[in-house]
Amino acid sequence: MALRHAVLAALLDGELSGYQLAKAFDVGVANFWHALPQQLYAELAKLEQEGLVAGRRVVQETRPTKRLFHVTDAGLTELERFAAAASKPSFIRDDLLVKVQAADHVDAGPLIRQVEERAAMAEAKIDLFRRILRKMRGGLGEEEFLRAGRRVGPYLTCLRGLAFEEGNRDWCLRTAAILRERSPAAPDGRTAAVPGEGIAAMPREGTAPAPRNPEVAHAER
Amino acid sequence: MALRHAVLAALLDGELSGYQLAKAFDVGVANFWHALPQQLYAELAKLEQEGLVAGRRVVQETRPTKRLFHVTDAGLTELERFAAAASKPSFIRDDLLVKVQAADHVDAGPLIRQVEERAAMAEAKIDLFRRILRKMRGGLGEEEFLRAGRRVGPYLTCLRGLAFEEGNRDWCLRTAAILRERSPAAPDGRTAAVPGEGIAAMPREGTAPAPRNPEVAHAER
DNA sequence: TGCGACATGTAACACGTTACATGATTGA
DNA sequence: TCAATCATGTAACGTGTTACATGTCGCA
Repeated sequence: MALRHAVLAALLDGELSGYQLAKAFDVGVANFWHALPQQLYAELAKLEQEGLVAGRRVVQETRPTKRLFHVTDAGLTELERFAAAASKPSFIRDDLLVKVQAADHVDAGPLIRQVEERAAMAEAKIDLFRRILRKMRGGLGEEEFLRAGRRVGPYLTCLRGLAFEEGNRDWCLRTAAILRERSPAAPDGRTAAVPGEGIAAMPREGTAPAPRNPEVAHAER
Repeated sequence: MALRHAVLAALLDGELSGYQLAKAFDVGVANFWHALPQQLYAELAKLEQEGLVAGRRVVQETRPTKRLFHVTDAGLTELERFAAAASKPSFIRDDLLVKVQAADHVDAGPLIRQVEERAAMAEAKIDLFRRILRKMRGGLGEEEFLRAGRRVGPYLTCLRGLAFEEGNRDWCLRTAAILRERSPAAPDGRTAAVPGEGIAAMPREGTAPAPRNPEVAHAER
């Protein structure tokens, strides 16, 4: 139940239409949450029903009529409540990491290509985030802005997004280099996978005296 | 539809029971995917029905009987297919970032506490990941292991997890410091929120000549 | 003439989370 | 004796994703 709060937080910087929100929550600039347009239109409708946001119809000359939403007092109260409640830990969930986990058992060619593609995407986001940050702090230096600027929330989340993408890029480049080096085959060609034997997955150290498995009998199926 | 592939990838390092898988996918060590036990038991059942994994019943002396699963040939083929298909981009989705985005409008006290708590959690994961990495590479140095080791997939994903948590910790510590400095109030007490006026959210630069909003009339509601 | 941006949704489905349910063994 | 670990699930619910639906305007 945090999409609603993400929407409220995004609307703190002024009125936005569903369409504008959708852009902000889209691939490009979602540094603190991501959502599809459909989710946002649905959530805005719910939030309006509950009185947490209010919309204002704006008729335009050339463009379709739109509705600009802003946070109500009740909405602010709800955000306040949410901010004070405990946060749940966040997890990585990434297709590409699943593939790299299996790297020793699958064709390296397509994997390397995907990792490099991801590095390029990260680079593009890094550029974007840097531009956004520059714009947000105006003429000021970063330290100065963070000390004295009026609104630092979005700046801080953007910094997290920037660091995340830098980490992404660095890891992707290194991973690609390693996988390439380990693939004797063509620069982007296919490779024979090295089977490799079983190392117990994710050993948790310091957790009790390793329960030696007392296997006695085993019937298949 | 990637949980199934995450399960297949996790089972590449040898047979695991549902319970063991659940631990690997749990908070502690989920460097490439996260899932709850219920999801895993359900997914294992589906995967077995489809013949992508096979289970072997193991009767134990003192512990309840368990089933150890391994990837079948069909499962490997499916993983191979998955690895070659395009990956979807991954997004951040984090409660805490939503709260920081709203930092200028909510009580700073609880927020700071949460950010610091998160930093400590990140630190704990960093320690864990470092121990796991050391164990995986055995006596070898990192570069050496990555060049010549048998199975580097899990090592690489763990490196990503490590970098992610380091980024998390650094950002949390810096953010906490900044929020503290901006809060004139007690070290962990409550603070008057500075209202701050609207800066347009997430400006996308270089995107066409900024469509000046030709608002003409506006009726409320 | 056709494509992309603007602007807003509905419906079906897949996926993830929370709550519930059971039962033996080991160590504090 | 109480909590944690081992071991496996079901059911209900909430959230996210994919596909579909509609219509205008400006630009190439």
